[in-house]
Amino acid sequence: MRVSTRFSDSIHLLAFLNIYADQHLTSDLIASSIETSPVVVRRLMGKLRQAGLITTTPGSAQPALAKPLAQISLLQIFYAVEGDKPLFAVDPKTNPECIVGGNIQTVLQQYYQDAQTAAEARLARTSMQDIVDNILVEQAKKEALPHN
Amino acid sequence: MRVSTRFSDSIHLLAFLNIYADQHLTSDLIASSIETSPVVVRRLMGKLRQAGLITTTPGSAQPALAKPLAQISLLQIFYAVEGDKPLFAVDPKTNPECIVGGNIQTVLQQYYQDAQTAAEARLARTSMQDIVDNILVEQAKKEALPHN
DNA sequence: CTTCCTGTAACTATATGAATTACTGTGATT
DNA sequence: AATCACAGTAATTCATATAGTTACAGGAAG
Repeated sequence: MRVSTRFSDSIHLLAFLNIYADQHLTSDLIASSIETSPVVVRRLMGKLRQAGLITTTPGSAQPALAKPLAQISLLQIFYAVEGDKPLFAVDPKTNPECIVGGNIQTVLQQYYQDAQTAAEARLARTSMQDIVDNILVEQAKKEALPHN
Repeated sequence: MRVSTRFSDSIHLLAFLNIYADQHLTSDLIASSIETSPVVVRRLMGKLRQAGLITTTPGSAQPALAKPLAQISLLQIFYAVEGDKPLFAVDPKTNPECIVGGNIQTVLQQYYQDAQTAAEARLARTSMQDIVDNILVEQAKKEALPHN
């Protein structure tokens, strides 16, 4: 498949709302930063709003973070936009007549869940505050270099 | 995209090679357990052979594990068949003129890598021996139940 | 030399995600 | 209240990753 950039783009979007909070935040402006279409941005905002991470006003360009940066973890964002898809997929259709085919799902389920939980624990430990801080640090590094 | 079951099916395949080592292991037989086509099985075996996990003989149905079960970790299998794809995708195309768009990739890269490494560490800790043991335990549980 | 099988390439079918088009309805401005 | 800017969302199209299928060359084993 085409690999999903929803998670990545959502983090981008939330950082943008914070850093450019003083601007007129239309879906068009946000889309120009992510380099996607305004409709995609509005769809992402829909998911993030449902998850309680942002607030929006129909008809008016004033999306805003619903909580402080430090209280929004990458895991919350991940669940908001990709929450239904496991990281590792178990083949759902195997031959139940076979010792392997009849039991593999049950067995893999546990180990896959363990691995996913390990990754999620990491995502839970990182907040949008960390992301924004790092973005600003990277930007400062660039500006410290001589310009040509 | 359609979600990949290569990893899952490869674990299935390796377990099958061990448990049914005494059978005539044609790609057709293996395919009937995974409920896929023989060509898909041969393609998976190709990857697993390249990764040094199994040995095969062209023209002859005798695939076999290249090492003991305990020395094959889930991580090795994952790399063999999905190794090129990161678990979390960074949107590669964002507006470099923007503070967020110009730095988000660099920042996400680190955090995504951390999360992926955490998951991989888990996969590295589990071997095909664990998988096969668990499959046999599950099977024994079923056989202990009264049959109708 | 015939049969069974692997290894692959080429093609088709299907699923997911993103982009596009189009529309409804809200809010702000005059 | 009329108009304009914009959010929200459905429906469609387009692109791409995977799996399934067909086809065939070549090895193994009787």
